[in-house]
Amino acid sequence: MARRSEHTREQLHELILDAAEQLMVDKGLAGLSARAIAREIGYTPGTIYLVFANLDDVILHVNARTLDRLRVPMQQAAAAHAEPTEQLLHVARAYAEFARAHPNLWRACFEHRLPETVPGPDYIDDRIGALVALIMEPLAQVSGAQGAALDAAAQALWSGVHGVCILTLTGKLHMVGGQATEHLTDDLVSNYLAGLTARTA
Amino acid sequence: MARRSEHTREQLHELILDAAEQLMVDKGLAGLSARAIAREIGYTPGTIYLVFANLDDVILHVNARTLDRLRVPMQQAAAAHAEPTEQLLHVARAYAEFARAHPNLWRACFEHRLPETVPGPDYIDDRIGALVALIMEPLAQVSGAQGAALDAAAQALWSGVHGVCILTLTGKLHMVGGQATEHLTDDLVSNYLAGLTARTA
DNA sequence: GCGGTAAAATAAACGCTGTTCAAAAACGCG
DNA sequence: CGCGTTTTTGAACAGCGTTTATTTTACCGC
Repeated sequence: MARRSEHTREQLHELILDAAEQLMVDKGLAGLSARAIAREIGYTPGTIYLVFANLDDVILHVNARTLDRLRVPMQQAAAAHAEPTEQLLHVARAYAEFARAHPNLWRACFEHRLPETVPGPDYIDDRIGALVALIMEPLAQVSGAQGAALDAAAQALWSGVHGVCILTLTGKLHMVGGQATEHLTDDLVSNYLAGLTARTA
Repeated sequence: MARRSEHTREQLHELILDAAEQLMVDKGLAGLSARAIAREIGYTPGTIYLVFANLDDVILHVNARTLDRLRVPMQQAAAAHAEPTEQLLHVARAYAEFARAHPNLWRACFEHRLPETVPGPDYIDDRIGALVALIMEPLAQVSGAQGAALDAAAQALWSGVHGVCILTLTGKLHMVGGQATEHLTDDLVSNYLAGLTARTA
């Protein structure tokens, strides 16, 4: 026991995150445990606590990586179109596609809860802020809004798309004739934007 | 020990659900445990398993009661207005107000996950279906849609409002100038409906 | 009233969890 | 080689969901 420096701290950091991510992909947040991670990387549970404060810390870092990866297709979607309405439609689709392609990782970003007392770390807030920022400019162009009205529109639209993804992916839309996620995001975004322009005009 | 029939099965059933609900209200889903419930009702953990299959079963029954209570203000909101657009706006507000008034109970209805293999019981599906049904008729009147198009609109709108509630209540809308839940639901519903009518006209 | 039986409740156990920390092992250096 | 430092472990603690043999209780026929 006690293999000194078989891996550096940073290598260990990455090993743990990789193993945690794989466990989350395979079995979801519930399938994650310190002992399972340790088993996977060939260390004992105690080692994890030399690199991370606790399991929540591990999960938050996995979530940060997930959010970084989610930003890529969303940015591409925004860059691939000139028309702001098209940008918003495709950003929403990119979000929905990522959520469907990586359901367990995506859900972990939003379902994981820290103890009430502990506030979430800034590096998560910043990353989500960067995602929401992607829709601000096209939304300003479409709606002509700014300031608090633009904030409200961005939050409403963002939340709406998020809600569609949540309920379709977790199967909690207990309805006959369940619709595809992308169909519903298209419906929501296009109608919301149409209403926005109709009412501001 | 073994106090026979100090409570009937049904009384025990209710005792357990009441205690579980109170624990969820106070400490959220995470604060619920068989031992905590048993402590609260003056029995031992094993007793719970004479009345319910497992803890998930208890949680699902608490959720059923929550959904029953949620339906009341939503029905009232629908009945209190004649104009379908007004109905939809107020039903959404009623939903948001309930979520804000009973955050832990409301969240339990949507955040609780059974093991992948186990399907949710029908009595939950039915209750959520009853809620979504409340918006079908006014939405049909507003949009003139029917069939799959109406289903899609109902699911998109419902999910959107749900998403607004989720993100505002859990504080995961990491934005400057965070808007009030009711403000955002109003914004989302009114613009979506405006778009719907503008595009079908 | 009493004995037997069926029902109700418990206590203890199993394997799991996150987390901590004294002790042990491995390395670098003089 | 031995010493000190760093790394890692292993065991422990308290809690978890769940199961089951065992004990206690209540009832019923006599």
